[in-house]
Amino acid sequence: MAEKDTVKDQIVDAAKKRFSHFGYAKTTMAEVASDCAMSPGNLYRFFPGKLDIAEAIATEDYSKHLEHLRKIAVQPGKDARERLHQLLFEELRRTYHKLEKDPRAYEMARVISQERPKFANWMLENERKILVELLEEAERRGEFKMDDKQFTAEMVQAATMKFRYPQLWSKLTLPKLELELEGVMNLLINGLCPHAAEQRRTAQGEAA
Amino acid sequence: MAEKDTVKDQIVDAAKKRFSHFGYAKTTMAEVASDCAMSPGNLYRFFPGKLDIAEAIATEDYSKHLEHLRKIAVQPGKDARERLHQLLFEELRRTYHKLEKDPRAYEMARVISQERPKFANWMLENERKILVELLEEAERRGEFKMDDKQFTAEMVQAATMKFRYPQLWSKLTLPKLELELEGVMNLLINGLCPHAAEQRRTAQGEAA
DNA sequence: AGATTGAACGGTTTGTTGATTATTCAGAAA
DNA sequence: TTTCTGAATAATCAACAAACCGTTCAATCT
Repeated sequence: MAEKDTVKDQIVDAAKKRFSHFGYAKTTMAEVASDCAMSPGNLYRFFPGKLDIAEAIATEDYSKHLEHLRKIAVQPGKDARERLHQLLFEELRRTYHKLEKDPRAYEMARVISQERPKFANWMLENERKILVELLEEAERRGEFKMDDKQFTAEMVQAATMKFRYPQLWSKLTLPKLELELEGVMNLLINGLCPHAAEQRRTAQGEAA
Repeated sequence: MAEKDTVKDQIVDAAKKRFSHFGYAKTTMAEVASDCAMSPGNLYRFFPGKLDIAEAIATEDYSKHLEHLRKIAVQPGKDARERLHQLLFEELRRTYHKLEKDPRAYEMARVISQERPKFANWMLENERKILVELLEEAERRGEFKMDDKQFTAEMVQAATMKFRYPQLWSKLTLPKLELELEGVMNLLINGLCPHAAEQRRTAQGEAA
């Protein structure tokens, strides 16, 4: 049924327009159906429910973002620190801008994360995979050093949790948040223990 | 007016009983007043409002906790890593147990933090002061190394933010949370860069 | 048969009304 | 005067009804 995909796409398209214009809560299934010139009941042949349409939209959008992140993570000519830096900053900026410029999209993300914790978890996992790749390569090049890459990636995510949840920002501006992220990153990379800071530069030299 | 303090204490005592027994929302000013054998209106000679009574209770309780933390921070015979470890774990455990065993107290904390963001900020600041002291002493002993102690303390708090907000725990058990906190702490102290791990042990030796 | 409809069902939200309660304040009591 | 009261006020909450909307499915169409 190649047609089915087209219809699904049509539904997703219509819903995308409605959701971004009026918000998730304010658009009804009847409206989406009418935009597709079909009855409300017929939507359920293509999606289990309203939330699943939203999830499809979010997945599509998020996949693009993920690809973007992956590109950053494997950027040649930059050392691991720089790539990790850009990776985390990109996530912060995306969240911040979604919140500021696109409250509708943010509402949708909030609803989905709330009703489908699995989805939020899936996003974290995907980003973690990228992190793991970055960390593995960094260790191969001698830039970073760690025992368990998977666990370390989880810890990096735990330590940067604050920058993923706008509820924790309490009216902080983006520059202030960036300053904080910068500081946390430096701590994560260099640690508190005194040690030769030149090692970093050496590793960077090898990488180039 | 030495009497005023006594009356304030009496009010706080009565409110404490009511709040912990029935919860903040479910106790009325009239009840508290009646427990103190006075009229509701008279309470307002001693407190600006209901929330301020709760704040007084929370402040009293929190001050004890702070003192406890301060003792941990200056514990002799332990190196900075160990004291920082205990400090952060103590906070995690306190939050966790309040949530589990004393939902009333947790409700109150939630309401206060919500309505009085200043108060939540004040708590963070106080804990940060302790952190700064710990960091300063650790640097003096050569255990840690950093530029700006104040800023570093803020970053340590930012990186451990996840462990302060039960909303972010998503049904994680205490052992799992402790494992994560352990991991984040190791990252913060040792960093990702490869460096001589023995330096830590050396510093510990000097401290003993 | 398979695809589609749209009325019907049940859960949720919304709007309204009537308490309940925090807070105030004019005056009583000390 | 200073301290306190308790009725008055205004804001919030609870309960109930009506409307709405996501979802289902028996009936209709192709």
